[in-house]
Amino acid sequence: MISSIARSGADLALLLLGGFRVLVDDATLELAERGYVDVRPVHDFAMRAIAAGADNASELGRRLSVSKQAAAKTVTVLEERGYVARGPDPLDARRKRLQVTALGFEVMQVGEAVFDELRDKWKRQIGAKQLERLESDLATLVGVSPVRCDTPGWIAHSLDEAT
Amino acid sequence: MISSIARSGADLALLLLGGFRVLVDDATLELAERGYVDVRPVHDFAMRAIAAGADNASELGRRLSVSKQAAAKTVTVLEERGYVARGPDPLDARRKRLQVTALGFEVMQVGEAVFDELRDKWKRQIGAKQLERLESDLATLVGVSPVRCDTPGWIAHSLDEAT
DNA sequence: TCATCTCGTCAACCTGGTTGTCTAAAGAGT
DNA sequence: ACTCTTTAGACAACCAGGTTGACGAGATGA
Repeated sequence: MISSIARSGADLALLLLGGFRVLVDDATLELAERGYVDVRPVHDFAMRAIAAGADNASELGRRLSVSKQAAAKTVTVLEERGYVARGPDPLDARRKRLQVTALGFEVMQVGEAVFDELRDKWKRQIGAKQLERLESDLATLVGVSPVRCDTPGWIAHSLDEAT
Repeated sequence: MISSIARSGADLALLLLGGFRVLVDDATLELAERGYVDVRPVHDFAMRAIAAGADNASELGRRLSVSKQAAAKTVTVLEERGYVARGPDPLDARRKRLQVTALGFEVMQVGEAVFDELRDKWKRQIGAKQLERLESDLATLVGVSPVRCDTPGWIAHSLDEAT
C-alpha cells in the first residue's frame, strides 16, 4: 500500500533544498554568533540590491520581484536595524532615497565571509574540482536565473531547530 | 562603493535554491496542466508521510517537524481536496485515523513521474554520470537530512511568475 | 480511582507576502 | 500653462502557513 517510496526526481529537489538550507542556516547562525543577530539572507539580498542601485522601495521591489509594498516592509526593518538609511530624494519629491549604511556594508562583508567559509568547508569535503563542477552544472541547469531572491518565509525565520 | 559583487559562497547557495525552485515550479506547473490543480510539494510530502504510517495529525506533525496544529491544517486542505480521508480510530477514540485516498495515490504517482521527467531533462543536459555525481556530492554535503520538508511559504504558492 | 499524558481543536498571533485604494508629485501632450 | 497619465509611497485588508497556549475528551499507568 505504501508503494515505492524511492523518488529520484523528487529526491533531487529535496537534496537541492537541503543544500541550500544547510548553507543558509549555518550562515545565519554564524552571523548571529558574530554579533549580527536577526540578519537573514533576505536582508543581505535586499541590501545588495540597494547598494547595486535600487535606491528606492519601488525599484527594490522590481529587482527582487516582489511588490513595492513588500519591499517597503523589508526596508522598514532594515532601517530599524540601522542597515539602511532613508532620506528625501532631491530630484524627486515622491521618492525616498535608500542608502546602505556603514553598518549595512559591514554586515554584507561579514556575511560574504561566512558564506565563503562555508563554501571552503564543502570544498574540503568533496574537493575543489568537484565543487566547481557542481557549481557549473547547477549554473547550466538553472540558467541565468534573475537572482530571484524572493524567498518568503522559512528562509527568514527557522534555524531555531538548529539541531 | 558597491565593492565586489562577486560572492562565490552565497552564489552557491543561490544556485542551490535556484535549482530547487526550477524543479518545484516546473513540477507544480506540470501537475496543474495534468489536471491536478493546487497541489504543491508540501501536500505530496504530507501524503507520503501519511502513506508511510503517520496516520494521525499529531504523528504527521512529528514526522514533518511541525506542530500538530500545523499538520492538522494541512490535513484539512488535503481532506477538502479529497486526497486523504479521515475517520475514527477504532482503537483510540481520541485519534482520527488518516488514510490516503485513491486520488491521493494518483497524485503522488503523477507527481513522482513529473519529477522523474524533470530529472531526465537534466540528465540530458549534463549527462547521466555527471548528474549522479552531483546527487552523491550533494548527499555527502547535506548529510542524512531528516527529509525536513517543512518548507513554509513560497514553496507553496508562487509559480505565478512562471516567466 | 486518580494523576498524567496525548489527541484534536479553537483562538490568538507572527511573518512575509498579496491586492486595492489613496495622495502627492512627476512627466507627456496639447 | 493645463490637463492626463504614470509613479512613489503609505495604509488597510487579506492570505498562507507557521507558532504558542489552552482545553475537553479519552487513554493509561500507579
